[in-house]
Amino acid sequence: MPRSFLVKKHLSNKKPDYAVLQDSKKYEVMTESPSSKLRTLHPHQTVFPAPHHVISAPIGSLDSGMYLPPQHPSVPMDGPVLAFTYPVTPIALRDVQPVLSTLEPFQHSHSDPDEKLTVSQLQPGTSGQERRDGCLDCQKSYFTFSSLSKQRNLPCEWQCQKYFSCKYCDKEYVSLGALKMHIRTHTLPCVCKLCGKAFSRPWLLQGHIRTHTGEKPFSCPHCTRAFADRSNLRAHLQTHSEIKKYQCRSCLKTFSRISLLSKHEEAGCCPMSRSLYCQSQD
DNA sequence: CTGGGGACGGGGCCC
DNA sequence: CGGGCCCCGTCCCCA
Repeated sequence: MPRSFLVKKHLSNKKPDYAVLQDSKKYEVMTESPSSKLRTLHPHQTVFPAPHHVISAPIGSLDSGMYLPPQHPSVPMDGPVLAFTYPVTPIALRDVQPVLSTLEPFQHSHSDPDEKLTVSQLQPGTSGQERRDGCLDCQKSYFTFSSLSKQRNLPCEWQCQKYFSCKYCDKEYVSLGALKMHIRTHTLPCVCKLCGKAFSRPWLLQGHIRTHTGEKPFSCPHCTRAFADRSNLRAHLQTHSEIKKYQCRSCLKTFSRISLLSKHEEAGCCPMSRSLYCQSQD
């Protein structure tokens, strides 16, 4: 599966208003009622806001903020889900643990596997009290999410793995570096001095600058053409290849690029079926 | 409608 | 952990 197919596009096919996004309050601790932010992602999956008094931490050198997971990929879609929705901090659950340990125990309830955790079932104990009777059924209390999740039989990854979400969109990453890289696509820190166009990464800016300078460092070995972009050279090389990678399942016509095949399909040759994808071995 | 070029996006990998 | 680069892709435009 091509990686880019996994990338969500902006529905409007337009870039978000980064100025507005940047100007928003990034890291404040939410204090509104948890129920006001409750939202449903799945018939059996509900995302809950962070306990409003629990977590706050400086972002440090991050480009922008992120928050704890709205959902975790290792959590079965039909299973119970415990998550946060607020742009709080880049803290994984195991990092939350010591923070929570200084706060209050969490309660849980015994319930059917399909039953969703609710705010009332996951609520902090009475402030300042050494409560050990957090569980509504077994009277156990849990000072950490880890302990609570073990009691709830949540997946190990959910208990242990770092997990970061972009505050600008729905994307989630298991590494902070990956998230910071992604956030650059929102903040666009690399600006062309010649035209002011902004890019997410320096090498994208370099490629753009070639459009100003006319530099074309990527030459075709089969003809005299040269390109400023390696990907464009690769696409060009397909024009020299006798083997077209993309074949229409209906008429067996072959194309050098999948975009051409897509156009062919959209034109009405075989609209009801995806065509063969003949991956070359070169 | 097709073929191809130009510009660019984004995740992963490597150092 | 960050930067550079690679790979795979899309979108737009034009002949």
